[in-house]
Amino acid sequence: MTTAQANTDPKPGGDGRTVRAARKRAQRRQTVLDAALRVFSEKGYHQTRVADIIEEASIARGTFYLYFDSKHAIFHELLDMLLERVDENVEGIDLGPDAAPFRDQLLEVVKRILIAFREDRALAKLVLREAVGLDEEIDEKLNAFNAQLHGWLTLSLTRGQEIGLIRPIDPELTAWCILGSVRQFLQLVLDRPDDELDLDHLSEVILDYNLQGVRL
Amino acid sequence: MTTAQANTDPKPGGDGRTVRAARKRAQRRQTVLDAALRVFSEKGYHQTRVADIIEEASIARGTFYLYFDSKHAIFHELLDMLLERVDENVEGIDLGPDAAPFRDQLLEVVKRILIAFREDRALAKLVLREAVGLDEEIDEKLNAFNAQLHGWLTLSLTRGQEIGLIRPIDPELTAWCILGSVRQFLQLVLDRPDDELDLDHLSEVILDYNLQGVRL
Amino acid sequence: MTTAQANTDPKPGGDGRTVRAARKRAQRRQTVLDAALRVFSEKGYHQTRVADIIEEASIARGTFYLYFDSKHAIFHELLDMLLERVDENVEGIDLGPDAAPFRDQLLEVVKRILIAFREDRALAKLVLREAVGLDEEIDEKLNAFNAQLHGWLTLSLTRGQEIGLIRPIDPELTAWCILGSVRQFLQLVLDRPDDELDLDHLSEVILDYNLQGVRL
Amino acid sequence: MTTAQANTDPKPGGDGRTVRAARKRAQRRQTVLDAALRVFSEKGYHQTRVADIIEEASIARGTFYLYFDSKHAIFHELLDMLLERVDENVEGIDLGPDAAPFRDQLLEVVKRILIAFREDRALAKLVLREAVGLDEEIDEKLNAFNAQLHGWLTLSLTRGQEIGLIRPIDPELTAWCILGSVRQFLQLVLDRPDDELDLDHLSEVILDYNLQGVRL
DNA sequence: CATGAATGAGAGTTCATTCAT
DNA sequence: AATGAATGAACTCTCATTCAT
Repeated sequence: MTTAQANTDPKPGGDGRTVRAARKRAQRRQTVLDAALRVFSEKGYHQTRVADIIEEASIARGTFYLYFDSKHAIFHELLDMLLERVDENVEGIDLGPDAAPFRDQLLEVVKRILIAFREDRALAKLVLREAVGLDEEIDEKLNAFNAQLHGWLTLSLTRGQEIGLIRPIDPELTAWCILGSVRQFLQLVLDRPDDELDLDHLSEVILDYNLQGVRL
Repeated sequence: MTTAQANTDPKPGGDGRTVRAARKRAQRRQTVLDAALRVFSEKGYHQTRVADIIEEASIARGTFYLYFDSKHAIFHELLDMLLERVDENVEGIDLGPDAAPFRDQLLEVVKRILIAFREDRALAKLVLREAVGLDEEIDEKLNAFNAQLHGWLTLSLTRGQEIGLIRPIDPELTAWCILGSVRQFLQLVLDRPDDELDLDHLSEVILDYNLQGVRL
Repeated sequence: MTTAQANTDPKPGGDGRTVRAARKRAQRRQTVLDAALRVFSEKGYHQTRVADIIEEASIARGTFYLYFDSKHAIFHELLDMLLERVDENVEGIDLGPDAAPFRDQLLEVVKRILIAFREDRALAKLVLREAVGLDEEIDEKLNAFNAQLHGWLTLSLTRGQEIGLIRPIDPELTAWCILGSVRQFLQLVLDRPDDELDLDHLSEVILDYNLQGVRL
Repeated sequence: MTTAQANTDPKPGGDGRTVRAARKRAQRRQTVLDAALRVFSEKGYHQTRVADIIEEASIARGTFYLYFDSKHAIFHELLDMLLERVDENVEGIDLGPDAAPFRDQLLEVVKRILIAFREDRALAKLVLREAVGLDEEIDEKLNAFNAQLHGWLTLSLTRGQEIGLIRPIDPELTAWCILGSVRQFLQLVLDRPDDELDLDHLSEVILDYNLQGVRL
């Protein structure tokens, strides 16, 4: 296999021409990525032909393979994009002992997850619907991603228990419950026509529900 | 195309021969369905070739199309099987005012959902992983199925509020939360090697968590 | 890769139908082989498209892959056919001490090589022109094949020296010379329009030349 | 298509600048030819991509087409180079009645053929392996080339007969035999790792064998 | 009813060549 | 003159489905 390097970085030693070329190249790459995201999220991975992507991106067949090794590869890249984005959002939360009040922290985690997905419905659809069951590598990525979110929630709950705000419930299982709620909400959102939803409010609802339970 | 009727019913005018033939026919059908379920749940829909199914079922290529219209059709039928089964389980719950105590009712709903899936991991995998994003018809079926479960949970919560056991929380959103928790747990279960899990206990945990919340 | 078994043997347990089917299958296989041989020898390996073969054989695209794993594979099989045929012809020669007179033996070796190629010009063209430089596996096959012929010639020459009919010349090098002559003649024959050539006579000429040298 | 002139000659009206440019141009051409020869002889014509050549020559894609019309064209040019070189070597032999002794003349022809090939194994590999069966034009060139060598050998043999040194053998057929021997030896040499072979000695062997025959 | 050989549309990918910069 | 991104025709191979036996 000739490795069509998915290289975005401009080569070093850049005179003006090289830099400009590299920028144009990166732009083109992004154009294709965007186009691919659109068709993938609309038709699904298997229903999408490379022909669909290149048509959407208005490029020639060969050009596609200039920027990506395969249909498989561009999908992986799109997937990585979202997962990374969510990671970045969640990473920033300070869970130290002197940080913000516990409830606010937990709220922050949930909210950021929702925000990361709302920013791009198409990418979210990719993660929640199209990437499921595609291949083992993807499954592992998704599992790792879920595990990451689960980890943050678990940590938050544990901290909450340490400072006496959370009752002696299994933090792990509970974290999965919360995550499940969030994912279910995301699916709902995806199926709704508009993003008229106030995710801030939704986060509140989820958290309130999770913290209070439903019992009177 | 509907030439190959997926007909299980014995033809009318049943002398013994016809009846026996019909029974054999039904058995054969079931054999193929079982085989298809095995390979679908193991390899996923797209990775499964008709060749895999007929090999697993030990039938000839043509025979497959004698019983099912297409690869697509047999998958739909399998999907219907599970959804129906869950429906049956959930349908039976008495939510009338004089029925069992509220908490037990809700517990019953959750437990039956879990049980329905546990009975056949393969079918569950189909619903939760392979059926996602296959085509619009399937998506609608899954949505309808989820809506059904959601409906029962909502109803239970509403009843609970009527008899003063549930605080004034939005029953619909809360029902989605519970359903999300359940689905997340199912996914966990699927990824674990054994069904050593005690679903009775799990149901308790989920419900307890949902009812109590996590707050001390 | 799904191994499309290049199976010619009828499956065991043959009732009449199975046997007949197997025979038909073998016939079809042969039809495709013949067609492939024609186009390969006419247009060369690389200029031949699978489309050419299936057109020549009057079969569908898929049918080709029912009988052969790839374009590569069918070429290998054709190549093996000729090499085996030559092997068979040459193998039968008795080089024992009490065998036929030496000159007749050597003549026999040369003649049989020529005959094996004459029997099918197309196959010969394959070996001498198209198979060269295709891939390493093929190159090894051809080298082994040449080595085989060379071995027989060397053995004959050695025997000739033992019984005092051959002067003390290096048998190995000389065998290569003879083989080179033969191959050159074969190439000539291939380039000529007709097989009007009397290979018996040609063998005589080659051998006479090789034995006598050109010096007066 | 002949747009990209494979022009080596400096343009007329040569001031210093033009001459210098032309020289540089010729050098560049040669660089590419050398690179192409290396990869062609190593990987074979079909396994060689234009990408391989330009990488080996360290030039840009477009530059290649500035100097050569096509991959096809550069191969033809390389082929011509060797054939011309052999021609030059062989042309110089004086076959006149007052020339060197006959045996020496014949030896000279053979030796020069070998030398021409030894000078560049890569070129030899091209002629003997890669050029075979590529296209009709090439085949004709190779045939013409062989015919040329054959002609010289035939002429030498005829002269030899005229001066009573060669027995009344068919000069044409015999010339093919000799040529075949030589080609076989060349092939052997190519397959050996080193050019440790003493071609002078080899020429002697071939000729001695051809002149003497093998008979005691 | 059962079979499995035959079908052919359609997929992803390659690579020699062009052309705007 | 030199570049290298862009092109798109052409390739091999797959696999759901059909149909003669």
